[in-house]
Amino acid sequence: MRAVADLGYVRNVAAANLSQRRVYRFCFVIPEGTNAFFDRVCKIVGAVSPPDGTDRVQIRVERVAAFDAAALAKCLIELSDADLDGIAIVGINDARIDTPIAIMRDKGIAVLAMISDMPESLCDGYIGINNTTAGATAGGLIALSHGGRPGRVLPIVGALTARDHAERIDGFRKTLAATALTIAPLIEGRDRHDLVETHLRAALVADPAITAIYSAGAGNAGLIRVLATLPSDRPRPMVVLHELLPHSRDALEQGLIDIVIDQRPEEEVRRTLALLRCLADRRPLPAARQIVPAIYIRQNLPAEVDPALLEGSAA
Amino acid sequence: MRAVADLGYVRNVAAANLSQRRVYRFCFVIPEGTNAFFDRVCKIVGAVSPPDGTDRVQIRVERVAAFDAAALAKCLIELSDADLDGIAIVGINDARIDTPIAIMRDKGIAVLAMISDMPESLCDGYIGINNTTAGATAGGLIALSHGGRPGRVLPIVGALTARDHAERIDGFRKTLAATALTIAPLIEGRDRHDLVETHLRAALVADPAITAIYSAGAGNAGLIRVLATLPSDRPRPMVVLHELLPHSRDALEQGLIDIVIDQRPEEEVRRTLALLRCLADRRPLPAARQIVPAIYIRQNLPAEVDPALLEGSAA
DNA sequence: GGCAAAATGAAAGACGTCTATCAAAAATGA
DNA sequence: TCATTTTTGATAGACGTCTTTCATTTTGCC
Repeated sequence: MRAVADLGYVRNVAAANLSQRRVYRFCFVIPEGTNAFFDRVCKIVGAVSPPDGTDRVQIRVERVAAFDAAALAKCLIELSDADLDGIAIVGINDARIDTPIAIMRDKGIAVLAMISDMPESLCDGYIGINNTTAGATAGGLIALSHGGRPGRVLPIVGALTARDHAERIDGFRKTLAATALTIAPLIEGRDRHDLVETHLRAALVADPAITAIYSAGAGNAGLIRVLATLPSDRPRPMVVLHELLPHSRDALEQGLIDIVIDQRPEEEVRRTLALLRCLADRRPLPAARQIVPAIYIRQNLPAEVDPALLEGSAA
Repeated sequence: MRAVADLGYVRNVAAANLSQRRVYRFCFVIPEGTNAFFDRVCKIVGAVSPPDGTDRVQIRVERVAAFDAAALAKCLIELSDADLDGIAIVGINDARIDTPIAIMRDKGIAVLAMISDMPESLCDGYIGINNTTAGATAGGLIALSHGGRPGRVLPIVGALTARDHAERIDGFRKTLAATALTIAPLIEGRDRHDLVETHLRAALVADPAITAIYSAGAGNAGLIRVLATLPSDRPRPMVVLHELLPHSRDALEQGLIDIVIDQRPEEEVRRTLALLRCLADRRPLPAARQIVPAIYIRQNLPAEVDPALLEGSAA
């Protein structure tokens, strides 16, 4: 190794791969459930790799019931014999997956956390946004929309026990603390649109002074239903929510909401694949840059994702 | 070719490159002048490729006086004999560069327009943002910050003869037309901070009702100087400007301005290189997705760019 | 010291493509 | 028809690495 360093030798990965007809086998394990965001992630993963295998990358997608650590553990055990080079999983904090992950890594399979982080020692890296920053951004935009005037903001989350939701609310609160805005009692909607709808209706009646809503979690279809049925004789609250999905895009276009903060899953998938390849090649890893979430308003919505457009992005 | 199609044969670029020790030679031709944005672009280009040439990509950067079509033409003529595979130039509309570009393309050198577009037939593609959208985004954010109340917005550009500036103002006007906001007479600052400063001071005195400023061009150091010296006894106008640069970042952090719309030159350079490689390999080009500019506020500023972090991003 | 087992070393072949070389075949001209 | 040029075809070698094979050396043990 010292000679290698002295000579400045760098292994030619292309030649090495050519010599053994290397195929990279990766798997994305993605929660399945009511959350449309993960459907979007699946679509993206399905679209990154040309189906003809030109790029020698084979990607498999497994879906596992959301929040079900036992099912995830079982899936990981099965995958550990599937001759994979690496997997990406959406991190959850549950001791039941520790051993399966350790087994995989012992077998030389790289394990990355995506979207939601895991304890550092458990995996080879994390690709995702900083949720505290995302929440602070939401707070900043809400503050901006009030232009210094007072207001009252209603936060909605799935559950504060979910680390990402808690972090978003944390960043949000810290940002609002420096403003003239007050915060209404938080709603926990369990990421279910029906619960979000019910609780939100009640909250808006109970507290007519609300000037803005920040939804840090999922279940926004319920939120949008409420907004669509608000009386039109007075201005609706300003609304910020997360993830660009069919219903949030529609709501933006219709003017029912004002801002969508998107974690750019395309970028996350792209970087995850790049990292998985680095790990598979035992190449030095690029220093991790944080993914900055995108801010969307009506005017800068990107074109709808045409899966064909993603082809070749794994190259 | 029909046999190729029938058999579904796809050329293995890695093997082909290996066999002939292929080196990709690209050149970025970037304007030189007072504009700090292009210095940033240069830094990014300089940082994408590892200096040891591991990735077989050699990137050269040429700087040419801004707005000087004759100088650009001369540079292109020289480059056409430099054994390049492709170049990226910042598009300008001037017939004097048509022939040099045609010559380059005749020699098999791919020519891409970056940041600013050129007539379609002239080059092999364009990588950059949609400036009409960017202007509309600025307008949308300013409208949002007024929350339905009336206001008066002052637009500043370098010159309306510059296509990108004109497009931004166009998108901006169209968006504001649907709001309660009025537009003050436009300032042309020629992208020079001294002129921007002088004109802006005068405009703010002449029109005390101004509630927001949209700077679509460069020379924002002058704008920021004015903001820093405004009387603090009443709220300053809301400010939106373009490009994340040292002084605009500082101004955001200090609360002198509210929003920066950034065209994400890292992404532009990355995609330009990817396209240049496709063209050099005569591979099918990925369908062009538009680059959506990023919206930055104080809370979601990305970490300062450490050049080392970009290493390997050309892979 | 002698023999088997283990470790080390060297060399050949393969991966998929391109270039260069040379022979064979076809086309050209007298 | 023959000599010459041009076209076509086939083959070898190279690119940088990994794996496999086989020969050689070293080690361990009685």
